[in-house]
Amino acid sequence: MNNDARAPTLKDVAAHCGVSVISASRVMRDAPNVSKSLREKVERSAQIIGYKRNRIAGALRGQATDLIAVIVPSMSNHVFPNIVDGIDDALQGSQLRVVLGMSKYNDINEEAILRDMLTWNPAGVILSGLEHSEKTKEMLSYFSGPIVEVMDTDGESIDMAVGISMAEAGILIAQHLVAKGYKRIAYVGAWGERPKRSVKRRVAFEAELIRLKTPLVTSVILDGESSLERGAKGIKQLLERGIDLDAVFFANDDLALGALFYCQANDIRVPDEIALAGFNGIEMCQSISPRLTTVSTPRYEIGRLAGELVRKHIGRTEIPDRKVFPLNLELIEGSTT
Amino acid sequence: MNNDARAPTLKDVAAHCGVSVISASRVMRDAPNVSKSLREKVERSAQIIGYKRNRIAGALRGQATDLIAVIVPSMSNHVFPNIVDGIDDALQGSQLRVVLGMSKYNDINEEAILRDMLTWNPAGVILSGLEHSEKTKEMLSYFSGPIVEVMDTDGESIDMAVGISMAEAGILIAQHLVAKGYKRIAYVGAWGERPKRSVKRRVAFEAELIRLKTPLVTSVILDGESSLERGAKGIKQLLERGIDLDAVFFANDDLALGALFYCQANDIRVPDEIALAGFNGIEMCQSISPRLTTVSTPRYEIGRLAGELVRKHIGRTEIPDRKVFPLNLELIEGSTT
DNA sequence: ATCATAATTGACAACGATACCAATATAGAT
DNA sequence: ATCTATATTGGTATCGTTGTCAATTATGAT
Repeated sequence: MNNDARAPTLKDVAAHCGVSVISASRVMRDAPNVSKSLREKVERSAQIIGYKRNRIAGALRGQATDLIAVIVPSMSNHVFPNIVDGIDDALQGSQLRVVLGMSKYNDINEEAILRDMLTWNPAGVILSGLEHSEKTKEMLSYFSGPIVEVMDTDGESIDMAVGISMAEAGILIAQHLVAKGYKRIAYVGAWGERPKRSVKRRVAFEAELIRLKTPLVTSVILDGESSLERGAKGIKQLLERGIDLDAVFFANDDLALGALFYCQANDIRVPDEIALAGFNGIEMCQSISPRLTTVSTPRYEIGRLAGELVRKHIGRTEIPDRKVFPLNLELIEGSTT
Repeated sequence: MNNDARAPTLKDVAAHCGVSVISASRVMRDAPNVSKSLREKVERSAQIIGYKRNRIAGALRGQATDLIAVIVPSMSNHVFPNIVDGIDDALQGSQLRVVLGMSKYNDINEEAILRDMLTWNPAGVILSGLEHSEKTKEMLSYFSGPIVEVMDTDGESIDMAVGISMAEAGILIAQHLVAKGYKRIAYVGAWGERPKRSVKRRVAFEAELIRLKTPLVTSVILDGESSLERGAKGIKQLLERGIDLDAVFFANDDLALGALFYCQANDIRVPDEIALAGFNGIEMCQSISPRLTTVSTPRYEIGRLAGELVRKHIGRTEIPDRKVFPLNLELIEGSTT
């Protein structure tokens, strides 16, 4: 609030204790080759005159910042907050900081945010998904720090990728439903199938169903972002078509839960009349009854590993050779299938 | 990845089109008093040689950055992701960017993160809650940009505060429960009552119950972060005490929903045997059946307003006189009371 | 055509920290 | 005591941009 005069600089600290500016600098950033007495002197002076580091200046000279640009589609869902939590935890104890941007599931927004963030000379970049605009890819090809794409490992990564195989997820659910004896299977997606990775999941799901001689009967792709309400709408639309169905796979748990609640409210027995399966494994799935069958995705771990990879690359310690890190999926069998 | 030679600077742009560096600078940052021809020349050159602004350098000279330091407790809950979404939306179209830190509900972490973030000379600061360490307050007293504390408006704010009255929330629920005829009321909290604002809510709740001649019968404060599971544990503990109860107020919806599911699984009729009420109004409350009675908090709007305030202060346009902005709470009457 | 005013452009010096290299002090070996 | 190797300190230039003020050019009024 009050900001009388200007903030003290290294020069002031140095003058205060009669050493050179560069020595003060070394103390402040824990550089090697500093005697104990010098360190104490400088630290005391800094303390007294209330010196605060100015990273901007340091970054200009040193060329690199301690900022990690993280671009996710949105925070208002169950996936990305967990990823961001994981990233931040992995960065704990380092000087690295997350600079966050939200693309609203739009490649052009992503591009604009990235362009802006690159002007800060970040030390690393974390994006979501493997699909980006051409411009985005071009900008990143000139970027010299580590780049991690999170969530999806089915495809070409720019640098590193940490996530899960969307195809595997689709296959897992397909196999589960068929093994359980369901024969008339439908699919419900949302948001015009954004992001792209949900398409990969659906396509693999459909292909596996065909392989298992139980082809998909029908599907609904809703408009707008996934929500419980939209899941209810999805199952309603599906049932109103009058097609004989015995199981539905939803693009995510929010949709599936919404459908489950719809069924409960309308006395449609799950799974006797219709079986429901979701995707993500959010906490809610396990707590409600009946428990929802779903594929759980290690969201926090994805973020955590992404953060660790960035950190290791920046520290240049034990840089792994691998570029793609698919983490394990787990089918959680509830009572809705 | 490849970063051959160094990135082109303003000097390179200027040299390329034969103007002075400062003129190129003016074009790049849309400064006034630039002729159309100059603008075109410079923009074309910048385009050709692939010039990218270096905000670090600009920030060093200009003293202020376009970074907004945002410190929240955690992303893995239903409150803060919405707030961050709101902040980011409010900042859309400006150059301002969110730099995120997570305190894990710990004042000392908050202090350390803030100390680190201030070295980046942010243009504004957004914190959660009104309770901070002394050091934190001291650091902020020297900070010259806007400071917004989000979530809670019951108390002294450092600069501005946007949120809700925790006391009002407690009172609303107390009045509702009493009006509904409940007489033997209990409370369940978690996380050792972190953050502090949950205490304010509980205290106001208890005080109002006393005023209404229906004092709180008992309460349980659980360890660890709120979750569905812990809510189930809470109601279980409460019921096992064998005390006669007819309603329970939970510190948040996660706990309340967990309790609801526990009751459903154990054939405890809600609200006949016991009524349940939560706090926050997460989407799930309205979709399950029975719908959960709760107080809905305008989380996105809080973030949005906080972002707008910061933006206005930085732009020095229409700075509002008000310092505290309590937003409206809404009691959502479900079927669990 | 002349002058006053406004619009446009440029020169220079910062902003604060750190990389690089040189100078000095200290310790250890003989 | 002398010399070498090492640890510690200091001086200077520089990172890329922009604020300030001065110089130049265009515009309009008389």
